[in-house]
Amino acid sequence: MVIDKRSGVPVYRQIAADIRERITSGEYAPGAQLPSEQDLTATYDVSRPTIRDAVGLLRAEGVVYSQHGRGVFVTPPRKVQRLSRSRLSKAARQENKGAFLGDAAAGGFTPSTTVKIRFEPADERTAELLGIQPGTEVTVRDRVMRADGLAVQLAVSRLPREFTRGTPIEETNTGPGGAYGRLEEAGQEFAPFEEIVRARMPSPEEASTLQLAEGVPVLHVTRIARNTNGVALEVNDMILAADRYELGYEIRTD
Amino acid sequence: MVIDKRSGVPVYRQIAADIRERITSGEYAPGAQLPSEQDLTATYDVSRPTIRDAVGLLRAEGVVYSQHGRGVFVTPPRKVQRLSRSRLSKAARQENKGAFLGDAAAGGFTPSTTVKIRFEPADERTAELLGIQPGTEVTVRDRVMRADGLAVQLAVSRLPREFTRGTPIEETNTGPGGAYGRLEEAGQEFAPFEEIVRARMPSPEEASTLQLAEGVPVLHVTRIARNTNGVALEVNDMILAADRYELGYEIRTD
DNA sequence: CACGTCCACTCGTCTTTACAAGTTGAGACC
DNA sequence: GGTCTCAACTTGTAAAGACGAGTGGACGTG
Repeated sequence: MVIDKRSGVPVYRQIAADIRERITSGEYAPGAQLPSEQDLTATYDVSRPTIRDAVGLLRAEGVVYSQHGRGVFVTPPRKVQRLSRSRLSKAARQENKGAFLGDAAAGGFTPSTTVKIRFEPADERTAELLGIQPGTEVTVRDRVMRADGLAVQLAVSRLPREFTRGTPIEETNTGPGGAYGRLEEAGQEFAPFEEIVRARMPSPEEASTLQLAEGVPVLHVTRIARNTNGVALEVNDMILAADRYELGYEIRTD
Repeated sequence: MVIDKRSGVPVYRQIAADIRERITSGEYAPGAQLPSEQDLTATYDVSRPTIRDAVGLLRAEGVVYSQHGRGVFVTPPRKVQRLSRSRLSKAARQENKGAFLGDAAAGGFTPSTTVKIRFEPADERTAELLGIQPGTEVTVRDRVMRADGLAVQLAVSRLPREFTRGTPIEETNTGPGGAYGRLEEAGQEFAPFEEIVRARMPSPEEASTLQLAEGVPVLHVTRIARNTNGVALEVNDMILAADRYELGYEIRTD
């Protein structure tokens, strides 16, 4: 084999590199099953924990995934969905019922959403982002978006309650055009949105609700909506599975 | 202890959850050292491999990191740098020497860059993105950006060679305003840039050159620059450490 | 007091062994 | 032919032991 036990490089890393190489070279095709751990101990002449360490590395990289009782498989490339953020335009909003439902129509899946509404005092971060005093009451819309029953996106939206009182924003169903539509009806005029994009590994809760495979990070998008006076109306934190979504932005050069 | 060996939940996950809880509760402060594996085997009354499985989980989540011979430590929150993409505007370009150098001035670190230039036939993906025939010669600018000596960003930029021939874009130093400045001098007028943002776990090479800790994903940004006729001039793939960068976008609603 | 050695402590790697739990197909049975 | 059981696979979890290697402080020596 290609393994040199006296090279200083840990054996399990050498094995991982070898398997990774066989995957990229096509010897192990996407979706194909790897040899069993038993077989691998034989071919590399090491113990099973060492094999498991090697496979564990590849799993953490998202290169393979394993199924209890079945085997280890090469992660096939995911068909990712592009979220074009320019669709947040006023025109698009008037056509669609909401951002997610618009995506569903484009992506060809059956959407469903669970919404939980609550009211709470603004924490430090929320206050900072909304430019209000900590403790000010905010309306929180906590949403789980599902595509064909599978949770694919989490979103928590916070608005100072003064902007939502007496509007359908405090209801489960905000009506056509979503919360933004209601804010516009109330006379608000939107300044350009600001979006901040981060990536990190999911928390265990996120991993289970989004049913993430090991080695799959999440995209964390924070959107801040302001009116033309610079007053923040909403801060929306979205969590997306990175193997299912990519974000498209347009940057004007003028 | 809080560990129930007959609960069905694997012991190492219970331990990981307990430690994670103690971290979020503040019992183990950011940067603080965890008890040694030896101590943990005693407090939880399990074997060392089980403890290592638990700590390995937390490491994969990026919650803790370990140093050989020293101990395991709670990952302190990183001070992340905001990359405001609107800075790609023409005006900003005329002021700054280049995007990265502008960031350096804002971030207060000493920047350095290594550039490798090569020419190669366009592969499938590049041709698709640039809207050219596969095999067409492209100029490749392969850059490693460093902040205070530490590699923080990788960028590979590809341009159809017809746009770069005879210009400083084929040199290491492109001059003031960067490659975009040269293209404008050649009479190109830019349409809005398109950027596609993805996140994934790093390849081993990326992890080592960017010196990424375990459990840190990378942001993969693909920028496509087109002229006002819709002809693609450049496709730029950037790899950023997700614990050091966040991306800021502005979305116009008009 | 300064320096260097050494030792104790840390995590990293690897082996051997055992059992549990999920999956699948062969083969017996109805 | 259809169904059920079971055995033989798979990976998951856990233990105990051993040695290696990096770190840093105690301690002795000069």
